[in-house]
Amino acid sequence: MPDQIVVSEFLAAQRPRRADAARNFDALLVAAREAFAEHGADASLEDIARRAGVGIGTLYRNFPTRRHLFEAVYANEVDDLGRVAAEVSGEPPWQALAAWLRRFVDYAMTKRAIREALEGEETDVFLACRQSMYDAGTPLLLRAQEAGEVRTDMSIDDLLRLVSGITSVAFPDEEQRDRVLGIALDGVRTKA
Amino acid sequence: MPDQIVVSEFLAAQRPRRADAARNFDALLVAAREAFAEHGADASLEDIARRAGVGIGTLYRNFPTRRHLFEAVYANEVDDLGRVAAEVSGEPPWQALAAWLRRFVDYAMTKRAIREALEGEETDVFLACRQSMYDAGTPLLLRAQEAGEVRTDMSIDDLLRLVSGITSVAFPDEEQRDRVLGIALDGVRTKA
DNA sequence: ACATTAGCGGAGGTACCCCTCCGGTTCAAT
DNA sequence: ATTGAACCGGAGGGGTACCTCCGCTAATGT
Repeated sequence: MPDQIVVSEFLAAQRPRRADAARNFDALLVAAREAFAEHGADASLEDIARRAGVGIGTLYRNFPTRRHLFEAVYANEVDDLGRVAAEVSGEPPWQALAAWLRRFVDYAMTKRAIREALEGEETDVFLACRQSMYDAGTPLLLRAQEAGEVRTDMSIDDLLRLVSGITSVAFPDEEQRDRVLGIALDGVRTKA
Repeated sequence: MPDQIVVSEFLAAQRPRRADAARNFDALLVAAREAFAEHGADASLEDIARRAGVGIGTLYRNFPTRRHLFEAVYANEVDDLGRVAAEVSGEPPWQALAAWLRRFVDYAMTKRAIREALEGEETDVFLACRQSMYDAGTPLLLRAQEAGEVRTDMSIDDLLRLVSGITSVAFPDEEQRDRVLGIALDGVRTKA
């Protein structure tokens, strides 16, 4: 929980103080999330500016580099994941973990972003975000393992990569995605 | 087994008859496989021609469209999968299925290609290839299910999407990928 | 050996994208 | 209301990719 706040604070510090500038900043983040979700990490920046109803110059002023923009969007998503982890932490061990993972799968943008972030270069922001994700998930995993509900021969890293795989595959319908996720999670649980 | 032959015959029919032309055709396929593996389905065609040591015109003569080229490479991979299915069919039900799936994961090129093929538009060639993949895997799955080793509430489609997810995620080392695949496959097996 | 013709390669037109730069506009503080 | 600073938009230069077209090269069959 402490780390996520750092991430969003980092983002908030970037946000311009003037009203119109702040509006544009937000619009850019929204447009970028959409575009990245659709076309992956190399969506057209000019297209993003267009979607945001903003000149290309404004985009570059706020985010000097494609990576700056991508990282900003990514940080936002990761932040949400941390919040969800806190929300579900009241539930029983296995339910909490499963609920968190299901939310993990739901993030539309994150689908591509997380995959590409897990592979790609190791910027410090990416590392921080990944760490933040791990920090959010680790307690949930540990608790489920201590309760004897999850096999102990796997790490949070294994778990997230497994789930992010399912996340990044296209499914005809979400019902099937959920079924397949359930099957994978059965592999994660200890045999009865 | 019958379908895969159709696929490769389809490909063989495209292959030019003159010696130099056939060489170029093959070089293009090899270069394309590499390029697609590296950069995904929208690798640069000019780069592919360069890698193959061939003019861009030659590429376009053999493959009028990016999709033609992509489909050709893809068909090749799928073809191999069918062959592997035949190879492993002698082993015990579960081992055969698991071995086939592990080979499925190994195809470097296929990693990106299969993912993008599963989502993307439904060309008839893609449909044929997918069908061919299903035809190769279905007997293995059915046999394992009849032997009581695999849960019966999942289809070959579920299975391939699950595995192709793991396929499309980056892992620091192949050992981890194999471990995670093993966990997923544990979810596929019936509980002892 | 030679004619025929399939096949070759790359120049070049078009389109898009990246990113910089700066004249004009709008905010906010007085 | 005024004014200075912050901010805006998009024109434009450089790059790359796509794809067509056609003069040249070399494989094939006799």
